[in-house]
Amino acid sequence: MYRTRTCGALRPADEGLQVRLAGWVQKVRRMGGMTFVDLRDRYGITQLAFNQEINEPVWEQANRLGREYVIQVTGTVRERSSKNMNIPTGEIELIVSSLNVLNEAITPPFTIEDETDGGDDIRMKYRYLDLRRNPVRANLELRHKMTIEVRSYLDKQGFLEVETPVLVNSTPEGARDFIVPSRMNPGQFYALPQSPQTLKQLLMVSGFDRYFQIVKCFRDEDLRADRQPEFTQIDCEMSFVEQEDVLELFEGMSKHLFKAIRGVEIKEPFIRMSWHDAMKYYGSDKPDLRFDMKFVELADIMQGHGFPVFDEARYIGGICAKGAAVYTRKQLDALTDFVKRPQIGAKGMVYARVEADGSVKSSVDKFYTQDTLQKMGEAFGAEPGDLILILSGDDVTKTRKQLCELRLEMGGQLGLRDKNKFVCLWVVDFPLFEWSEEDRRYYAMHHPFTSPKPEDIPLLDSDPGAVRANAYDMVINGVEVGGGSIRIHDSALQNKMFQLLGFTEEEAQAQFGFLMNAFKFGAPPHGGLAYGLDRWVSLFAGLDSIRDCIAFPKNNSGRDVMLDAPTFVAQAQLDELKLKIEN
RNA sequence: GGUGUGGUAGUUCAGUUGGUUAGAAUACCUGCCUGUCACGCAGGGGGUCGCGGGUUCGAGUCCCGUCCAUACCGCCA
Repeated sequence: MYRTRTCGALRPADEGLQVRLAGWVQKVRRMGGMTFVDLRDRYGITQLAFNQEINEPVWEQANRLGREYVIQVTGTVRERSSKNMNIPTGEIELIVSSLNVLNEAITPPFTIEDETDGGDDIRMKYRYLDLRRNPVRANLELRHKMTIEVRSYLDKQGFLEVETPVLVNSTPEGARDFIVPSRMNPGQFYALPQSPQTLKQLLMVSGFDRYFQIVKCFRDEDLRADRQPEFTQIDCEMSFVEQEDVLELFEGMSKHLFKAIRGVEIKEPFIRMSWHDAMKYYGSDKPDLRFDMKFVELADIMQGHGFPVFDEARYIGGICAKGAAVYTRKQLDALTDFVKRPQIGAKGMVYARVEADGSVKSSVDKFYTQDTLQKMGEAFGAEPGDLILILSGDDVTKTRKQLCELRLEMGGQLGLRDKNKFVCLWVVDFPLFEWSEEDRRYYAMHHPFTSPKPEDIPLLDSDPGAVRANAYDMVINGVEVGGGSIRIHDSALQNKMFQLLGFTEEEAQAQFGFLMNAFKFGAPPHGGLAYGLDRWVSLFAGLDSIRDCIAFPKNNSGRDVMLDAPTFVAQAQLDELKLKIEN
């Protein structure tokens, strides 16, 4: 037997016990005639004590150990004379009677400690060493606990986990596909699923009225801190449900996860907000509602007073930052620079302070009377000590987006984006279509299988842009953690959708014929949603990037720097696939 | 595809106006040390300053190109 206990298990009550431990050498402290070794495994650290006077040969062995050596020791548990109350096993140590080096180790390129000296790059290259560190290991443990909780919760609700294929076919809508050449069908390709969307709908047709799957999905798009080319969804679908049924069930599951994983009890129902209001008041379809700072539109008050920038703008809107009137000119200039960065692209920023006496002092005082500025302040409900920040522009959507960035920045600066506070909401009533100016056509905002609201169906022909969908996103702290919709289950309506999206009948049949044919064989009304597991875990763990909760993530360019993937393949492999690489 | 930031010791970083032999911390190695737990003390080794070109008497430093990393924009139904 390699070990009888783990390195996190022993306590003073075990005094006198003979045990065998195995693990990695965290640290060797040589004091002269005495040597201490911290032995680490994933359960903790146990101090090993070696004394020259008591057992010289073993003491000599211990002095030759290096960092990350894998060793096995046998010894007796003893209460320490000087205790370390910073670690759980700090009251005991092991008096080692025999030591066996199972494997030596070269010096790791960074320290295997909670606060490592290694940067991201080197840690990713040696990810297997990075994973030895407590914080990274804890993230994977949290992820494990999440999936266990999800499976048990959904199982209790009667959901069935069904696996769907990874080799499917490419679809034109949505993200770029990863494609896989087929050797047995030269010139033809599989695609990896962006989500098991159509397959789970077919499972509904098959009568599996409650399905889920914890499943990898693939999208060949550029990466971000919260976006990986392969990521994990908790994918769910239900039959004989309306939107309200889906929201209720998954709100329940979310609350359960908060309780089980974070110990947070969320009693009140999730906030519901229409997509329209989210855009109007927060400039985003995933607003962070941990703080207020709602947009106030100012065109009525501020236009027609001779300030050309505002008079010519299509949209004037602002936010009110409570207590931020103390901001210095330097800080305000920095904020102006922030919104003028090319990524945000505002032309400038107008600000106004509410002074202690209630008067409003702005950067555009020469264009406005105090009376008008007072009216503006009232529109925000501003009080003495508050700071008002205003952006304007020609493009309503773009200016709102800029104001959204400014709002988030201010929320951050004022410490209102607390990682231990969670505000959950459902964004509902998404538009069914999104107009693409570039392609001069409508695209499905969610996906082409999303059903329109029944009362909006008449608008499909007259005003497609106004049609609302039975679609919903779950948003927590400004992160889209899940989304879904009630699907179309009628082949005629589905046909109409494809038509509106610019598919010819032949194209629709070729791409999605399997689905529309299936619907002719008795498709139940159905709908569902998919959660982003990686985002949930990073939210619960308070991470800045989902990479930190993925064992072996890809870097910014989609490379696995540890495996050095992707790679070129042998010519023979290409030949077999009838593929030719051009320079 | 675009914008910003960065690339100097194993690692994390500093490096002034272009000027002698490129530094610090940590890690590593050697010696001393019997209660350490960020041990301590003394000593030591360790660099193609991402790569290529240019300006200059002289480039880690200035210029051009390029590669890599990273955050964001585009993109992500």
